[in-house]
Amino acid sequence: MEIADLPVPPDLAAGYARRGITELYPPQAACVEAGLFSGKNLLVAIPTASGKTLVAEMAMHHQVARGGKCLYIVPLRALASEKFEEFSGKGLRVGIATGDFDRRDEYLGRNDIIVATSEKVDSLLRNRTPWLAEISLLVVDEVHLIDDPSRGATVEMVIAKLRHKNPGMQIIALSATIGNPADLAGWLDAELVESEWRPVDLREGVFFEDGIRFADSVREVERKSKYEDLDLVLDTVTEGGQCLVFVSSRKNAEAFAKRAASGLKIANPILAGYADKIRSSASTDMGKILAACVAQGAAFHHAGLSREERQLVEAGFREGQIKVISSTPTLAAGLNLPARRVIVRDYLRFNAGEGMMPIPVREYRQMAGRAGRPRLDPYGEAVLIAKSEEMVDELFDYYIEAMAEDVRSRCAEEAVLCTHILSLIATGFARERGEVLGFMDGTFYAHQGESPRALKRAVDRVLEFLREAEMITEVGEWLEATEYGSLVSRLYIDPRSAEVIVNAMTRQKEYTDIGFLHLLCATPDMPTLFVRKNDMYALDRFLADHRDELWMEIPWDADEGFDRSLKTALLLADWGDEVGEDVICERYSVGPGDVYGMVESVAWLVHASRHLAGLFAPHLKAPIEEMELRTKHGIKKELLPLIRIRGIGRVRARRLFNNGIDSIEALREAGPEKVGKVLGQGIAAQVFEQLDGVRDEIGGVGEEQSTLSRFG
DNA sequence: TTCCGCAGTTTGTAGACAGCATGTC
DNA sequence: CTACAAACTGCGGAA
Repeated sequence: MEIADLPVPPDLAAGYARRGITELYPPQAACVEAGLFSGKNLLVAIPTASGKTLVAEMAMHHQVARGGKCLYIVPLRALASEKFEEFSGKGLRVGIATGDFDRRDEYLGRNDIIVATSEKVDSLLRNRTPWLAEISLLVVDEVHLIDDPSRGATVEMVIAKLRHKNPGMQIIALSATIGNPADLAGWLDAELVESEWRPVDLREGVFFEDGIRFADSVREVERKSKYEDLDLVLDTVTEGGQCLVFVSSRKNAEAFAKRAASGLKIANPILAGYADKIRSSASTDMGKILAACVAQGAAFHHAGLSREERQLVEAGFREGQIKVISSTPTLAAGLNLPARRVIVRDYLRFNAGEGMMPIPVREYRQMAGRAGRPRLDPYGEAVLIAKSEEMVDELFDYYIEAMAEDVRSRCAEEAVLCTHILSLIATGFARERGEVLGFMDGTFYAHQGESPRALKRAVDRVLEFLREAEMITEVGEWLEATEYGSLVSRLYIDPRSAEVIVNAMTRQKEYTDIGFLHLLCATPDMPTLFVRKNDMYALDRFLADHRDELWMEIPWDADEGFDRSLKTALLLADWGDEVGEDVICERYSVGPGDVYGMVESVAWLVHASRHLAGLFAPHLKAPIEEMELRTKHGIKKELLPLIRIRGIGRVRARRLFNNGIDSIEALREAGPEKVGKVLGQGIAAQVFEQLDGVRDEIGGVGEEQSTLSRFG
């Protein structure tokens, strides 16, 4: 099927033609035949890299040409920016909305295409964003994530809410191959387009002893070492390809990268350049190890890496310099980083409470699908590693020839239901129990015919909880969100977190940093650190001295949840005490990426707490507001006045302070020359430009508005 | 005495969304 | 309560 014959804008078609795309892949053609351009809903269940994005893009351009507006939902921020870049510059106005990264937020609604994470869309719905009613085409990427226990319900509810709001809206759902696509298509009233077709041939096999067994052939692999995984990598690299190795833990990823580095021993100036960049920005041991590996053409990738480290590793691999990345599942679902050979080394993964469990077939497919770069590799290979002859057949049965798992709704799980039911009531989607149940009737859960009684019971328990917490109340025959409930819904925190926070705040008489942080860390919205055996001593010692500063009682026979929140709180307290990132990483055995993630999470909860304090504990508002700034910047109290100025962060503020400049006043007194000596002339000039502006503002606006006057 | 290899024992275990209001080194 | 690999420990033998 020729693109030129399709009802897409000529500019778009011309753009494709310039990139050599003139004809549709078979599954894409199937989408057109299924009614892509005639407003039909579609469920497109085809492998990664077989052109799903193009299908969506054509539909969006077609839609906009007819006066429509499109919303493209993705599960990850990184994916959002990837799609934003991809859709931009092709004649339409494109906007992006994620938690950390709002470009053109204010004018978001003016765009033709808006790319957003599912949580962000949910939040926009809760805040009654008007332009959502104008969406005429909804694209849901990776819709199989509906099955995710913690985040799946959000995807499902967002789809249900938008359909409820915009009955005529076209839906295009993009999915990996799943076991029950017809089921999902049925719920969406969608035509099903299913295919196994791929632009690059994918061979899946199992390695044992000295060869990869494919379904109909064997590929010999030279054994150079005692490590199967290493030999598999060397085999591909000597052939001119790159490898991705998926392993089960960070430690494994690092260990393998070291092994691969000494096995590859590549050395060239470009790699040395990457290694230098990583080394110079890295203050942690992990960063140094990474740099040493990269210098020899290998790297590891997991969530402990800083943004910069991640970017450098990804860039080096894309460029073809880094030959192998060993990775935890970060790379499986995230960015588009294909390699000729994918080695799924660890197909067992630790699950809390269950021990080592085989990873799902869908996840194996996700990783295997990364094999083979379109137009660059002659083929892609996905290899599992067997430990025994019998395992070869087992792995073939369990993964390569297996059906993908069914997707199941996760809506009825009480923990997530809680937040979604509150939002239904707070935004007026449902005004009484019957309407809540009626709305839930339009979900995938109900469509799947899973026990309606279980759902009803769960809904009743949730309503009871929300009523008891006074987040909802009865007004006549209607249910309404209280001010508290509506705030919790808009803040987008788990109602259970809000309860934990509010209960402690109303009981507590004295504010302490560690007490407050510990409280937030004990909340279900906060990710917590793993407690190792040798942490116990330090935690006990801290408790011995500071038990009375905590807001939450710690029973002597506390389970590990308390330890985890305490350890996490201590990390965050260190962060607020300007303890260096390297020291924190070492002390808590985490990477810079973890610190960043935890600071981000707690900053969000501190922010929410400030609003909650405004309602329930006004006396805590001031200290919490102070804490909000301190966590955000990672500074001690004494630097608060200084970071008010644009261009001054934790490092420059500290430098000023140590030079005796501790306030706005002191800055003025010191004058541009002295400040210039401390910070450099350029920045000093910038600072004083602002100081003059600020003075005018204070005069005009008055005490209340000016935070500057309060701190300075 | 020191070093090495081996076998048995202990230890630790993936990821990442959301608010708000603008700018780190 | 599940399972695995890396890190650690202790032992014996060689240098």
